[in-house]
Amino acid sequence: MPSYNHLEIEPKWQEAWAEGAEKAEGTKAAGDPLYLLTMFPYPSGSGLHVGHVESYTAVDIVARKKRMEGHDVLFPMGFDAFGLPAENYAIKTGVHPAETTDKAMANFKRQFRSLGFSFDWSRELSTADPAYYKWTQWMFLLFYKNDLAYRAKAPVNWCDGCVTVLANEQVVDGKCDRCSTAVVQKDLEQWFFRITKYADRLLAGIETVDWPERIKTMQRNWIGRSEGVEVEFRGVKGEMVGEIGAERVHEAEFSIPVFTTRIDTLFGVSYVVLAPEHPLVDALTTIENREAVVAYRDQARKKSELERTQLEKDKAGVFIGTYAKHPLTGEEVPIWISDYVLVNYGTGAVMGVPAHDDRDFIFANKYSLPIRQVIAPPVGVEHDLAVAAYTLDGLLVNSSAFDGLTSAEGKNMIATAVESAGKGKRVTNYHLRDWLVSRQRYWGAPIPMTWCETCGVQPVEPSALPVVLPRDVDFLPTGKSPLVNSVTFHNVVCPKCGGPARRECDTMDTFVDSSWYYLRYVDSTNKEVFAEPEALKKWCPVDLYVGGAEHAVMHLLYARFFSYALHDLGYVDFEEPFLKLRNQGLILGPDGEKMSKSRGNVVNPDEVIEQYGADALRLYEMFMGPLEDAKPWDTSGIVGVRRFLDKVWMMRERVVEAKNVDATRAVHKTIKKVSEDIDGMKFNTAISAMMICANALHVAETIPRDAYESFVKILATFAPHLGEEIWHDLGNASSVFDESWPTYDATLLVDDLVAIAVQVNGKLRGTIEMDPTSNEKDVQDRAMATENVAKFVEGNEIVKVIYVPGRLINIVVK
RNA sequence: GGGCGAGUGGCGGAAUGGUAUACGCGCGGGACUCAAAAUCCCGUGUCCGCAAGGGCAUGAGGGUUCGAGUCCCUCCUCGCCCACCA
Repeated sequence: MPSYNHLEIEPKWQEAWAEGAEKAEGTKAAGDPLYLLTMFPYPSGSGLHVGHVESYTAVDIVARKKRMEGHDVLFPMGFDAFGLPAENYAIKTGVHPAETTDKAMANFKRQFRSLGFSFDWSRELSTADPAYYKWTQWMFLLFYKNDLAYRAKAPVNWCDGCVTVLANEQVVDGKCDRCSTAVVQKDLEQWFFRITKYADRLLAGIETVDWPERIKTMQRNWIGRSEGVEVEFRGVKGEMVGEIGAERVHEAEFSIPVFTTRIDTLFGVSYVVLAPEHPLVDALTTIENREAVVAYRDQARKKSELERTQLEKDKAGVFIGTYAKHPLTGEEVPIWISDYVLVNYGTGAVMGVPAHDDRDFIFANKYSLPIRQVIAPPVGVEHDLAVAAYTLDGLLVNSSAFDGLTSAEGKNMIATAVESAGKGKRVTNYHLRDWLVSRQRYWGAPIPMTWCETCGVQPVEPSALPVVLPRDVDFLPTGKSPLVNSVTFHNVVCPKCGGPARRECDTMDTFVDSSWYYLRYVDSTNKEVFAEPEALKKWCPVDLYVGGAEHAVMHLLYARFFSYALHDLGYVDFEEPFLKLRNQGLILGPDGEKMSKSRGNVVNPDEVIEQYGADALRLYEMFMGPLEDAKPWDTSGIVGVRRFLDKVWMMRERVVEAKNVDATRAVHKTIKKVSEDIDGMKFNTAISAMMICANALHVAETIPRDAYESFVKILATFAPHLGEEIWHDLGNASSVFDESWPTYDATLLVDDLVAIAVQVNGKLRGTIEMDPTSNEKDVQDRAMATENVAKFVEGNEIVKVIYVPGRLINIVVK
């Protein structure tokens, strides 16, 4: 059998490596530290996915190469261990999440080991470990003290399926990201992180990092900065009934601020719309219209976010019976409410300009409100306002003194006019909202706050951390945190007055845990601080971060917020946490569909390792295609890489101490190509290059020992077990990974003869073998001497000749 | 509706503006074998041709260039993301 026994050699080397386990700081004193990181997994009960294998293998290859090049490499692994699946499993079966999670983590570690990943296990962490979440809670307190964490009552997203509130980022298409239940809005008092304070810097920072453009765009859109003017519609008149605070209001002057990015269309306003939830609605609605307004508002409130957005095109509303004054003309404009205006963006009110906004156009037509043109399309552009709104820039018309200006000029001058009239100001708005971090669930880090009857909410003293998650709870979700009914948890005194107090029962969003884990790895066992400043300085920020694109606006944005905040508070000396980011593409099932249990197209890495070996699996996943592309799994493809590995294995029997220039040359070319491809993370073409080399060595009479050893060194980063096995079989006593990365001799990269393509008028008519340093005339003479070339040139005039040295000659004839 | 990608053999895919289809899978033929598996060798875009060779091919159509899968314009299809943000 010309085949190596992976069942024997893989476990053998895994055991040997475990003894001299991989450490970030060790044999290589050279320094130049590199921090390579993959997104840590949630320890799911179903174990490692082939998608994990892809990203971890990719970074493992880079880590091994960089170590061999003399770098100190930090390549850690841990577990994002808090989360809903384990808790939901507990609800169903009664098995405690801690138990489920411990079991899953043990299984993951077994699988990691069976794949030969060179993680530094001395730094392992789990976010569910009190020694870890002590510092998550510490960060919460730090943010609280610095006004970056606060409690507020606000309309929040509520999921009835998960029985908890959700962050904005966890609502997808109006549905819960996790269970797809339609999300409803509730007014609740919750804990928030003030991420909006960093909106501008998070936006600017994106420009400084080496991330996929796609992810950068998504973050820019999510932050959603837009510049405009907040302008006031004052002098709201009419008969007022309503209450503001406890006071009954009869006649008063109110002002409605609206936000617009199109202040150039100010003279086209024909009405103002408030969101149904707008606080002024109660105070402004007249008696005659009250019934209709209240009915409309109740109906809007009952709709889920999903229903409200699905009825996108249908714009309905109610006139509240009152008028406001236009800020510049003083003209009276009617005030409406409609749920096409969002209460939590801008001021919760907009000015209606039907001629130049699609939504206002629909609304105005429905209720026969005036459509007044104030922007004329540029010359040569036809537009019919009877059919649709004109929403592009143009020239101002019907705008009093501003007529004739371009939209850009108009924006500027009207903004200035509004400002000098004291009726408004230029403002910047963001789509980004503060991050809602409290959850009414069990399996997370408790929020380190207490409630005292006399002192109100008080932070736990940092010295009293961690606030340990109690075990005596009932998991069944009730809409309140399961911690509420714990007997042991609430036995606490107020940190301020010493009187009786209760603990905060909500836990933190698990994205809080994962927002800073990369900082903990640099000093993961420290009991005094989350990490020593020297350790942070040595390793951070992360040089290379690899993970899935699904975290674009969640984990990756939150983690950036954390590092900016910690930077400002003096704990880290950098702002951007991840200098270079790459996303691995999805590995699809053999049917080309996303792998899922329900579809039954899930590939289990354990089975592939059993049948083909870990090295073959690693190599195959790297060979499938570009790291960032989605690629379908094809089991028959693995046999190709396994054949390649067997071929390399069998070659060791033909190794000799003699020289063989052709073989050496093939290896040196491969060293160059593979070195460049690993640095560029083009693993598929690196493997292709190694296959080409193996095919060359395969037909070579003999294989010089030094060339073969170099080849084994580079292959070992991809196939560590086989690499180590061959290395020892060749008589070497130490590990192949203690070797230096091979270098190539540039003089060996050039062949004595190269094939030069001969074209006539750009069409290939033959190839000739020439010395690559030949001059143009020699090449042309040889080309012309070729029968087939002569045939096409003959009888024509040679207009010009293009010669690309060593590659191609093109004879242009007429 | 907006934004960003991508369309290359039977399949996964390769190609600093310079020999399109590398590498691998699959398939066909051969060697070895009593036979099979494994392995090895040869072939494999398409059409015409015995061959030499030639025509046509990188979603479609134009353009720039000595030369275009690659650059530019128009269009088609697919994927992903965002989506009443005023």
